[in-house]
Amino acid sequence: MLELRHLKTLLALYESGSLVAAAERLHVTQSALSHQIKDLEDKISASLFVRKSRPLRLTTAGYKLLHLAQDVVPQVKAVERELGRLATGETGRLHIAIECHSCYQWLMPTLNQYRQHWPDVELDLASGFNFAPLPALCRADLDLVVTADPEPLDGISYIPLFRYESLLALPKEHSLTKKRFIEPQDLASETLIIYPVEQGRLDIFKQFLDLAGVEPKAIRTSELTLMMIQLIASGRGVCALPNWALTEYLEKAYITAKPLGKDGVWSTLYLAVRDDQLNAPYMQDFILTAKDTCVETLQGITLLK
Amino acid sequence: MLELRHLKTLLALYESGSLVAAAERLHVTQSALSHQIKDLEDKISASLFVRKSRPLRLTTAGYKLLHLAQDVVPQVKAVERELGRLATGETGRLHIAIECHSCYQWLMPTLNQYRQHWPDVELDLASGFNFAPLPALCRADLDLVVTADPEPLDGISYIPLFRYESLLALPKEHSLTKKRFIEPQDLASETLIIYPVEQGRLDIFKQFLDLAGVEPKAIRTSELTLMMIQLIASGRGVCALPNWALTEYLEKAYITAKPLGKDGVWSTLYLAVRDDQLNAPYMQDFILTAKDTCVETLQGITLLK
DNA sequence: CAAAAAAAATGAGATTGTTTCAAGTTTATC
DNA sequence: GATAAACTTGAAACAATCTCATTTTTTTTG
Repeated sequence: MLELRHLKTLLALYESGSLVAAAERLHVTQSALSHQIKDLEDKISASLFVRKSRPLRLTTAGYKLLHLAQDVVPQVKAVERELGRLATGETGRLHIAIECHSCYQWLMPTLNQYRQHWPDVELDLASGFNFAPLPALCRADLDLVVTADPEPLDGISYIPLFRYESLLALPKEHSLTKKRFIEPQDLASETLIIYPVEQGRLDIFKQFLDLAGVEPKAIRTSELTLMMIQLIASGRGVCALPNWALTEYLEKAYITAKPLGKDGVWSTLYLAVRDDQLNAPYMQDFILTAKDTCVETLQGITLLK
Repeated sequence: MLELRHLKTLLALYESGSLVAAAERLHVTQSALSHQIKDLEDKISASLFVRKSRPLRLTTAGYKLLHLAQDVVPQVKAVERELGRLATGETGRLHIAIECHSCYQWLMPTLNQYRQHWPDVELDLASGFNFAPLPALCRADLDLVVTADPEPLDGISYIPLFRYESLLALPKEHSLTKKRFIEPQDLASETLIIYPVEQGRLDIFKQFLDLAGVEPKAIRTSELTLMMIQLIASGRGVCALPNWALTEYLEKAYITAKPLGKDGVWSTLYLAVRDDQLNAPYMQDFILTAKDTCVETLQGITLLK
């Protein structure tokens, strides 16, 4: 019944002091306004302003509406502007999930830098083990997924960030440290520590053990990389981790690490993005920032050969 | 562009979780809503909710609009309800002006009692000497005028409150106190104290002196009744005042008073009301309250004969 | 105070926007 | 993979809002 149009009219009427002026302001004819006001007055069965008076005076009803308009119209305009910026990609939402659980090294600097450039983009970072981020990305529950397993999905693009090698982390004095590289059957007598996800999603199974049909002696899980390192250092298992996630601990000589197989197990880390957001400026800039940060963060690390 | 309709739709959509349910809530077909949303989405060039999901999920743009709606729609509804009450006369504005400057005796009790019954009516009481309240009433600057001079005006009705007699207040030992009543020429040698208004609006001129073509020796003005009484008591003039305004001072024997002419000068005090407000419940009740209070307040007073 | 100018109201027709109906498509469910 | 429910789409009916042309009212000015 009551519409924003009416409130805008009240504002224009009050601020300009006459129908003619208000009509000009609103880019309609004076007749249109006259009709509009008459209709509104009929609907609320009260007049809105005293006609025989210049500048025009509002009635009680008119003032009530004016006050409402003064409250509401600016709010609405603000949201309209925000929607405009949303549509042109000047701002947006960036709900991120990481499938790779040692990404904080380069993701945190990325987010910090990005936040400065895009203070209005709604940033959120989720990392859980028990949900599939890619379907959530399709459903628009998420906007960006960091993953090493790109599944071909409709409307999803994958942007490669960098290649990395999965290394087997071992206690310093372990017998396998004598070998130049690890062979699948070496693990048949070891306890393998993994993140609590299905084995099919782990490089060490997909690209190494499964190919040789070997299973480790035992499997235990841990959610935290630091915890894994401690378990390894105390001889309670071994673990495959990305080279860059190990650098810190290798340099401090807490543990050692060896390639998996003669050529090593290599993967690529991707950013998965929905196509409808791919070209938005705020998304493109995130991708660039992430790539830059990866290069910076990773260039100094020890890459075992 | 954006309209309240759209905001209401967003609310219904969010609260009901589906187009069908929202359509039912809004009493339109689901098709109408579909069109409406599509139009809106085209206009803001962004989608509002993710379709492939039940219950439906809003996008960032959708949420922005939802939050706006949650803010704005209740405000608008509140004002609509208020306008409804205004229209039916359940509430309103009562800006009152008094032309008669000794009315507080009965007006204050009236206002106090009225306020309890109509807490939402916007009460205001103005009393100035230098403006004409009746034109202001016509212009809707005022809603009610207490006056003893009803001018026939279009759209104004006068409700008689009570009749009163104008008495000439005199010092206790004045020579005129020996007379049963005052004659016009008695005043030719007296200083007359009046409220600072044009003489044409005062009973003592209109109904007494002017008829006889007599002018007082001198005229001085005072804005306060109490001040007038003091001037009179100290022998510095005489003054015509309504009987009920004098009661208190006569009883305390500060002054005396005599009728003007053999039959006295009588007037009627009226409430002037614009016709468009006359039948509003809040106005009718004010009129009744005022009449009652007048009867109560005035019944105990000494009416000189 | 009357004439002129400005402002506002009015009515009819044109235009635009909104709704419904009917039929299609997609998505969810068993 | 069939069925039902939810949603989309296009065309036509319907309703609203606007403009144009004109009249009425109010204000200004000579």
